[in-house]
Amino acid sequence: MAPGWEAIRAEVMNRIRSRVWPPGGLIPSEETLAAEFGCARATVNRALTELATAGLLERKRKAGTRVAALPVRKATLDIPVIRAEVTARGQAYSFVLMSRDLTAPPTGVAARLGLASGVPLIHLQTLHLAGGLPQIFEDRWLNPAILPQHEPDFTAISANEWLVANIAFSTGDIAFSAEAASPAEAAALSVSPGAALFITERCTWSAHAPITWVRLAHAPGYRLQTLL
Amino acid sequence: MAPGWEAIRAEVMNRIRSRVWPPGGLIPSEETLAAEFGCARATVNRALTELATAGLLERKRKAGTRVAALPVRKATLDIPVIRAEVTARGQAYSFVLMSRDLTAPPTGVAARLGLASGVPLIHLQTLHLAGGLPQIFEDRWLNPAILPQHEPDFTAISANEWLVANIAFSTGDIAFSAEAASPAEAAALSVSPGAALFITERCTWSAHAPITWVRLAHAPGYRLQTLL
DNA sequence: GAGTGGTCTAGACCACCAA
DNA sequence: TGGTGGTCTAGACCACTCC
Repeated sequence: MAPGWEAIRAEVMNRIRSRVWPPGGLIPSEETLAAEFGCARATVNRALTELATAGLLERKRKAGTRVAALPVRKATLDIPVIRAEVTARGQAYSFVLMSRDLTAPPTGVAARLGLASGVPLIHLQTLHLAGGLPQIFEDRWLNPAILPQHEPDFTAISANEWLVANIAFSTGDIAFSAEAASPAEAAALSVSPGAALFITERCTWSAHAPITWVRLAHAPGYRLQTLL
Repeated sequence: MAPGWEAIRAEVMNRIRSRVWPPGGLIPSEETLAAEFGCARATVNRALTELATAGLLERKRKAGTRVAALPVRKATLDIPVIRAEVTARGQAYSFVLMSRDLTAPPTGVAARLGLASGVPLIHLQTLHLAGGLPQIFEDRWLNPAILPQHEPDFTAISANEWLVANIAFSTGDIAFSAEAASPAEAAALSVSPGAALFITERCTWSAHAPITWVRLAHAPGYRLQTLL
């Protein structure tokens, strides 16, 4: 008699697909639906909340719930640690720290981190290898203020893994793009300059202090893949 | 006295970050936490369920709740309809259907869709423009079996929008990569051949029939961005 | 002001599964 | 088999926002 919230979600999806509730249209209130389905309002709420999170419904207090006119598909990407990504493919992982400096970053990087330009940051350039072949060229700027007094040995543990293990839980943003390989990137990755590279750019902050800005240039052939 | 579920989520995140609850470690049961926080178990459940969905916790009946050993960052991408993406930037959207054929797709495409090679599909090539400038070159293979008897006029409505409006609720996958512009893509997008292009490749199915395979080549400068 | 969604409660039953 | 998470209920209060 009383369907579960997943059954209600399925039924609502059916009514949207079959145009019983057309795009942009108002659907009955939670209370009405609860009466129709013979369940508690909280159960209807659980189903509708999930559909709203998925982008199929738009909900507003007092205004009610509408079917999204243009349903925005949402895809969830997993951003694994590089080592895990490589070993999951059955390849041996290694990395080489190519350079370490303490210097002021380009103004663009400083701006993205919310720092005044001129503040020196630790600049690390690292090459990640899979099965001995260059896989990712990493260009990272790291806020020295978040490091312990004795700086970790980034030739022994990659900055990424040290951060994951020691500075967990940051907010930030991530962007993906395609760019032509710069001479430095081309040399590091053993490709010709101008080759199309997949670029991942990440920027992370802890509570109030910026942590790191990092740009990963992936060797040709890289694909970022997920279920829709 | 009784914190909301978001406050509980924040507190749990703090305990994970501060290693009060170390990676891989078991955390107290919902009942215990509810008593500690002075709220109902359902409220704790709401918070923990969300953190599990986000990949920070792993929950199993009887076994309890553990802090994820390797916190896999998850990023949620919005995949908007192209028109919405362009108009959201305040630019005028238009598109041009450059070609339409009924022919057998390359074996790679047929395989991805789970079709025998040799089955003819509708092949559409479309150029999407923003403010009159080429933005995306779309190469699409469409299963004619899912179309109504009278094929929609894809010069009037883009295939993407027709599908969203008429074949809702499909599953599928999506992949992103960087590739050098082919001569055809270079000509359509007004870039030099070999330029680095951001590629989106999507494959969708309805209940049992394949729907479409589509490859979008984005003009240089495109960035796919999201919060982490 | 009134209707709607957002959240919380105290309790309950069930499904799962490690011990 | 007992402990744990997953879900549901009936009711309640609040926050928002449209009218």
